[in-house]
Amino acid sequence: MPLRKADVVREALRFLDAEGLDQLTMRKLGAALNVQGGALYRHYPNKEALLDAMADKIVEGIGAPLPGVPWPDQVRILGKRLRAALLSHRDGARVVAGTFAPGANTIIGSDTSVQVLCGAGLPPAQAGWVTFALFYYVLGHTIEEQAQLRLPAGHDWRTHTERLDVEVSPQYAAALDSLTSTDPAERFDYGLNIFIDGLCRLRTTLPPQEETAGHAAP
Amino acid sequence: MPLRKADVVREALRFLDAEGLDQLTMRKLGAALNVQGGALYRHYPNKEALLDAMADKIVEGIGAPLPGVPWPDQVRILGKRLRAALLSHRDGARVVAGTFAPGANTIIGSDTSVQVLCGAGLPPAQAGWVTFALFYYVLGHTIEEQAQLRLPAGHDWRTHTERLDVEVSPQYAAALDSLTSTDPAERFDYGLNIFIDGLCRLRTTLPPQEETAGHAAP
DNA sequence: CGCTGACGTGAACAGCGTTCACGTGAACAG
DNA sequence: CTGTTCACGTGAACGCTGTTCACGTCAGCG
Repeated sequence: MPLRKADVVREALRFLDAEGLDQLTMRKLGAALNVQGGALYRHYPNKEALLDAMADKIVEGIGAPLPGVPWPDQVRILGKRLRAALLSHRDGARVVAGTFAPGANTIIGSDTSVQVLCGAGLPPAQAGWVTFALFYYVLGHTIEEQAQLRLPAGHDWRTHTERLDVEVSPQYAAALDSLTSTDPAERFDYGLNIFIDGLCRLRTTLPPQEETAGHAAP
Repeated sequence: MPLRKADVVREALRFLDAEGLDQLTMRKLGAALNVQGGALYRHYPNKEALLDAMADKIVEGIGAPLPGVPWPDQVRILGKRLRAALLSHRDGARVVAGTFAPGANTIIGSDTSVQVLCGAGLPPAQAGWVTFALFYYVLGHTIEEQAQLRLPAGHDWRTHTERLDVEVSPQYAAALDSLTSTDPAERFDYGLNIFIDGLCRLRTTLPPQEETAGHAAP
């Protein structure tokens, strides 16, 4: 039974969960598939293509149909879906962030987001900008979240600020403490809500013809 | 005249501008300094430490004192400062994003941001979260901005969506078109304003004791 | 049966970050 | 001035990486 592309990417994601992105090597992945490293090039032209396929598998289902709730809640759902998808595999956020060429599932997901925002009254161009902004936020937050997950225990911010001789304000110290002591999901929701609130406020200040424009071209 | 740490990082940034991050190699950087590659390890324990130093040099000045304007404008200035700093060197955003240990200038910058937000009435913890959210947005936006900068000419989104057989909505197509046709600075400001608007709205809904706490510590 | 083509092998190549025994030359002590 | 020290740089190596390629091997098909 020969290897298929799907087998390779499935085992690659299993290896990712077990060993992490830094350990993911063509030779090691080959060994996990009882195959020589070079054999993988029969299925993917290079490692980047394999990582792209992994990234697209990670974000699978992100653009699934949304429940019929008000659009701010739909945006919230999209953001949470993306975060959950990235968290579902070790280093998932880093894998997706390293992808340059968007895969099918990424396209479907951002298409969904653009349509939600257009339905909310945004022009398509701005809907695209907002979609990417949301994407950056989720990606950045989750990368840091997963980085903190695999940190040596007593290695928090004080290790840095003491070595560098910078004076930090008491507020900053408190802020850094809260980064390690509070639930990441709470921090995530907080930032997401700020962004969505900004969107709501934007919509109320849109020129009226944008609000009611269904018949004319913008 | 022996090499100093500052010489190494200065030449590294020059090399970065000339050749890009992918070409930055210990051997090549050594050659640019008329030195063998291994000699650099007398000054930096490894490449990551050198990249950290480069990143901190790139974001230098980001936390400089702010003009006495309303706090939303101060936040806007901080965001624009960061973007400008990242854009000032080729692949600057990628270099900074790859840094895990924050350098002195990064700390000073985020401290400034936290203090501005605390002055606006946010609790320190939330000020920290917001600071990081802002950081993610600027970083993500600028990474993509710089990636698009060095793209082969006729290589836009249609190359991908045609190869993958995904159906995209006309709104999505329009959104993607606008990503390549509009000024990146305009897109950046748009997202930044949404975020700041969300912050303003958040502040108006803060519990009163947070609002009126001006007589205690600022 | 004979052929074809996909799949895997194992060795190689160039390049990477990193290390190390070894020179070398300036700075400093007596 | 001499002797020592030590930071700096050399050049070769190590182990690892992604990637390539000539070569087997074997299933499927005319």
